[in-house]
Amino acid sequence: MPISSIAVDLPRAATPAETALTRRVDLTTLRLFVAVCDEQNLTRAAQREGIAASAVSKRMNDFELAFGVTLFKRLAKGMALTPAGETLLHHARVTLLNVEKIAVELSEYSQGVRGHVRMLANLSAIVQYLPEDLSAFFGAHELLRVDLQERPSGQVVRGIEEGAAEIGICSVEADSRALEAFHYRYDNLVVVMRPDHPLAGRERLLFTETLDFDHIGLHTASSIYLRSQYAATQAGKTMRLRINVPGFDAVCRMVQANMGLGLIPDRAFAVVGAGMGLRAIPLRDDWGRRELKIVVRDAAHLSATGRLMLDYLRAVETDRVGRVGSQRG
Amino acid sequence: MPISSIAVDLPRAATPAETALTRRVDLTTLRLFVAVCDEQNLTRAAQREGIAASAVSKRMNDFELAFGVTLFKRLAKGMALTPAGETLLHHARVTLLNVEKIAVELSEYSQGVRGHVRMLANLSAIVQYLPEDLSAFFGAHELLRVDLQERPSGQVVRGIEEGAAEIGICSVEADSRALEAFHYRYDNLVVVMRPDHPLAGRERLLFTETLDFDHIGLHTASSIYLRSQYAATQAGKTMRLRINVPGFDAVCRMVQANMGLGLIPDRAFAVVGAGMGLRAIPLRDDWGRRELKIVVRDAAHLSATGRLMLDYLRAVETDRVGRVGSQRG
DNA sequence: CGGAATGTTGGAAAAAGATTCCAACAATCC
DNA sequence: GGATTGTTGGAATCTTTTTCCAACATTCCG
Repeated sequence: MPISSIAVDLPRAATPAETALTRRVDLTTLRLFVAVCDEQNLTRAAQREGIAASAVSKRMNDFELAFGVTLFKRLAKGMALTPAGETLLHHARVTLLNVEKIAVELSEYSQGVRGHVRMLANLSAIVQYLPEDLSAFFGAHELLRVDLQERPSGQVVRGIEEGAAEIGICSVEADSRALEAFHYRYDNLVVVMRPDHPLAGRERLLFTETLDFDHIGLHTASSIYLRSQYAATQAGKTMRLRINVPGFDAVCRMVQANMGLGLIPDRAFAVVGAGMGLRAIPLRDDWGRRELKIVVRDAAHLSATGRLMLDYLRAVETDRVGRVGSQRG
Repeated sequence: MPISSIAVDLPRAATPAETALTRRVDLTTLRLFVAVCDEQNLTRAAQREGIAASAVSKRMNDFELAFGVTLFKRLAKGMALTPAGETLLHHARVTLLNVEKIAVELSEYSQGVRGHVRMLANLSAIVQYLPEDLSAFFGAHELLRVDLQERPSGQVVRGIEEGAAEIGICSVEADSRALEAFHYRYDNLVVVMRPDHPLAGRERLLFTETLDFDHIGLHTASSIYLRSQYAATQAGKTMRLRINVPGFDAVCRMVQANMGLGLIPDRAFAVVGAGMGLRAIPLRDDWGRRELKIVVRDAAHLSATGRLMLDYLRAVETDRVGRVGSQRG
């Protein structure tokens, strides 16, 4: 059955009638509605919001009338939500959260902040490179703010496409479709092990050489995990996984606890594995040398802050490592 | 450097002053603000919204005054956004989109809809199982609506944790932490054949190995059929189909009648193929052996619609194998 | 059973807030 | 330098919302 035939709410444009209804929503009503839901009691909700109970009652009734729905089952003991009420409650909560974010960010501006940029990045970038890159950026631009969220590479691309953020950082493997892409950093994988491991004496390793030993997997959606599974399959073997753990630090602790080998980026090892007495051996396979890229929807139309950040991130590796930097695509 | 020390906007509670400011935001102002940004011109924006220009001007100025920020650079030729304005524009857009969703969904209720449930699912589930499961669900509950979004398994878990949706479906591999998890589907497909078939001696099979023999297809809308067609195409071959039959039991009878190979879930074989003297060999391809699970935050506190959906999804595999399976496969 | 308690609703008057209209003003265009 | 385009300010008007108080419905409990 084709997916398009499922009777699911696909995002659709509002009809004219619904557009008109949109204007009958207001934030005070939403705030009061949430209060009533929280308190399950109109009177207490009114108290909490510092308003007369009858005003709240009127707002709720007018709203129900305007939309032609019942939000509450008026029970003897307080008010319980109908399904329509539950739906509204969810959307009301996220709407109010958004409004709060507006207030928070604008009051930052009123306190001197000069610009915001929203970013999405994958775990590798956030753990390895962004801490120092961003703090250096903030050193140069104290009055700018960054809103950074972690997502897997594929979701980073999706988020940038949808305009959820201006700048994304993800694996170069992720298909960035119509987005503009720039080189960010190379990312070298190392095999982490205890010094008493049979492989500990090696200078470099092929991944297949590690397949005779137990491995500690990263979380199953991570690109490192997926890529290494694929490499094992290509070699006609399977990884002997003792456990999957969610972060690079957890991998190192598992290695220390003698659970097996770990596979993480070298810079991550430098950050989280330092002082744990472990050995990190570079991988020789070419997929072990990964690349992170920066993606944006349209570099020419970034906000001033976004532009500044993009230029900074594109230059930072060259500055810091002395390696040739950026390219399109 | 620990991530927490990056000078990034971490989500934080609003201060009392910001809470007060929250009340100074209203949707009309936001709507007008977006209009002004779109038109880059206050007068045209006022026209578009059917209101006097001076009213718009006043709202914008009052807003700027209340938050102590400048949103526009008043240029001779229209109005251009400041960084604060850009930030507001982004949040205003998503807020208004949310409000529109409120209007759309509530007006569905006013037209008879009885319940909504928000779901997240990974691609595997959306492609393979949800089409048939949801359309069967809608057959039984015409007046319910589902809001379904696709995300990778890890993000499904995150979304359920954060309350973005009530019910999630993801790979059993994903760590569902504190969420409640229930079995949804086994994806363990077996190749069914007579004991005298050339492949009958094998322990496991790759799907491509079966493509040199005749197949018995399930009905053409079934996910197994679709998925196996897809796999054949990927391998650059086509399936040699002798017949398409409507249910798992019919497949087994055709196999018994020496019509070819069948491809059905192992659990289905256990129920309908038992005692038919057939051989069932597991498929080695990874699309042939996955398990999907259902995750919810707290099954005891689901909405009525969510509860119905959860119960339905939990029961559907068993039902289909034992009962519905014979009709719909 | 009946009165107190709890909680929701309705109406009129008062208060608050938003809109309009018009005039003023500032910066371009030609 | 006058016409044009576009934003802002003020006073009057209009709309919306709130408050206050009373009415009403249920449950609680002696």
